[in-house]
Amino acid sequence: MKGMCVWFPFGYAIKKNVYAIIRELLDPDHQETQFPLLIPENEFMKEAQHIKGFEEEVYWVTSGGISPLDVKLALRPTSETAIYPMFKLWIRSHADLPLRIYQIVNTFRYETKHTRPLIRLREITSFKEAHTVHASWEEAASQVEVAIARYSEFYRRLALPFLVSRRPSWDKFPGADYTTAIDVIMPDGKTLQVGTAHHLGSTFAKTYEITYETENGEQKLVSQTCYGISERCIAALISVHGDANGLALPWEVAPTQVAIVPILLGDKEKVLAVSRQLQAELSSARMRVQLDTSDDRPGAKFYKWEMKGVPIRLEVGPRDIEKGVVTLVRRDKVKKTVPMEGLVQAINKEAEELQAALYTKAMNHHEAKVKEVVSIEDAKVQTQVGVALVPWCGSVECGHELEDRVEANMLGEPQYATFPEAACAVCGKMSTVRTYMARQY
RNA sequence: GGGGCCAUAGGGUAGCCUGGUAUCCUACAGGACUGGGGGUCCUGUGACCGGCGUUCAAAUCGCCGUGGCCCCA
Repeated sequence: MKGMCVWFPFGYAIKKNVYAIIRELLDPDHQETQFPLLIPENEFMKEAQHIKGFEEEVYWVTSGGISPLDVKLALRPTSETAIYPMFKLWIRSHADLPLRIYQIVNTFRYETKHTRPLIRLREITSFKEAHTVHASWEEAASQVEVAIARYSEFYRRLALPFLVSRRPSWDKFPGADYTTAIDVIMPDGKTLQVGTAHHLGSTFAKTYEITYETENGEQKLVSQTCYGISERCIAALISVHGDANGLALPWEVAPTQVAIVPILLGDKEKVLAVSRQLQAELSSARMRVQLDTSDDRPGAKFYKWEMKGVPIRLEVGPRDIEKGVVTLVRRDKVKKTVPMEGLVQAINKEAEELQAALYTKAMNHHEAKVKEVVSIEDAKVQTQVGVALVPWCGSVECGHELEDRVEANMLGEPQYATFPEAACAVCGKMSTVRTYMARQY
C-alpha cells in the first residue's frame, strides 16, 4: 500500500537498538505512556490553529462495522488532542509540575504525493513524541533546550552531525509559539528534518483548560512543550554512513557487531572449533556475534557482512590459529592482526575508534556542505549542492522572497551561534540574523 | 494543483515500434569439485501490475484503474 512500510527483521533489529538509545536518554526524567490511536472529532477540532495545520492530512474512521458513527474518529496525525484532555484531569497543583511523558506510537497522515520509505509515510510507524507541562513559559523554554540537548546526544551516538535552527514563523508547528528543529544533511545536499522541539506556550492549555493552583492559591494556565523523533533518524543513519559497499552501522546499533568468518583450509574441524570458542567468548562479553558457517567462499562472506554494515569482522584461519592471532577488519577497511589473548578489549578499542572515524568522516562531509553566502544568486547555487547560510533581516516579507527567489526552503536561524552584522540578501538592511537555506526532503 | 515518463521471476533487464515459442545476469534449491576478497560445472525453481476492449491470437495495440519515478506551480 502506498506510504505504508514493512519492517523486515534486520531493519527492525536496527530500529530496536536505535530506539533503545532514545529511551535511555529520556527515561531518567520522562515516563513512557501510551494513548489511543483514535481521537473523537470533538476533541480533535477544539484547537483552531492545530486543525488548520492538519485537516487535509487526517484519516477519518466513519463507521463501526456496518453502522455509521455519530462522532467521527480521527487516526492521530500527532497526539496533542488525545493527550491534553487527560492532562486537564491529571494536573491540579504546582506540585504536579513539571510533567514529562512520552510515547512511541504510529501516526497517520494522508500524504497525497511522493511518499518515500522511512521519510514520507502515510503511517509513521515509530513516532516518539514527548509532551511536557510546566508552570511558566520560561520553564517550558528551558525544556525545549533540554530536548535539543538530548537529541544532540542521541545523534552524536549515531555519529551523525546535524544543524539546529529555529524554524521561521510560517513553518512552525501548528499551535506552537516557536519550533526548534534538527536537520541532517544527506549525501545529495538536501536536508532531512530528523527532530523537532516545539514551545506550545499556553495555546493548548487555553483550549483544553489545563490549569494548576499556584502556591498562593490562584489558578494559572500551564505552559507546554512537545518534541518528536521518527524513523527518519534511521533514514539519516543509513544514508549518511552508507557507502558503495553498503551500510555502515555504528557499533551501538548494529544488529550484528562482530562477524566471524572461518577460513576452512586444512584442519577444518580445528578452525571451526576455535571460531566457536571465540564466538562464545565474545558473546559472554555481551557482544552481538555471528559465526558465518555458510558454504559461501570467504570473499563472498566479506562482501555480505560489509553490506550489512557489520562494524568488525574477524577472520580465523589455520595460519592465524598457528600464531594465536585473528585477522580483524573494521568496516572502514582498517585491517590488523590481533592476539586472541585479550581479544574482547581489543575489539572494544577498535569499536571506539571506528565510531570516532565514522563521526569524523560524516563531519567532514557535513562541513563541506554548509557554506556562507551573501547574495541570492550565491544562495541559489549553493542550495543545489548543500546548505547556504544567508544573511537575512528577519522580516517575513524578505523571508518569503528569499524562498521564492533562491528556490529553496528556509530552515531558520542557526541556534547557539552568533554572527557579525551583514546586509540582508533581499532588502540590504544590516542585521546579525542568518538563516540556513536548503532543498528539503 | 498542472504536466511527462514508466510497470516483464525475489532484484536488475531484453522483447513492445512491426501482435504468434519471453532473453540474459543475479538470487534461490539439489549435487560435485573447491575455499585467506564477489569460484567452476551439472540439474532445477521462478515473471508479462489489475480490469475491460480490439483480434483467430495480446507482454506487445486502445481505454480505465492501481502503483512508481521525474518536472513545473
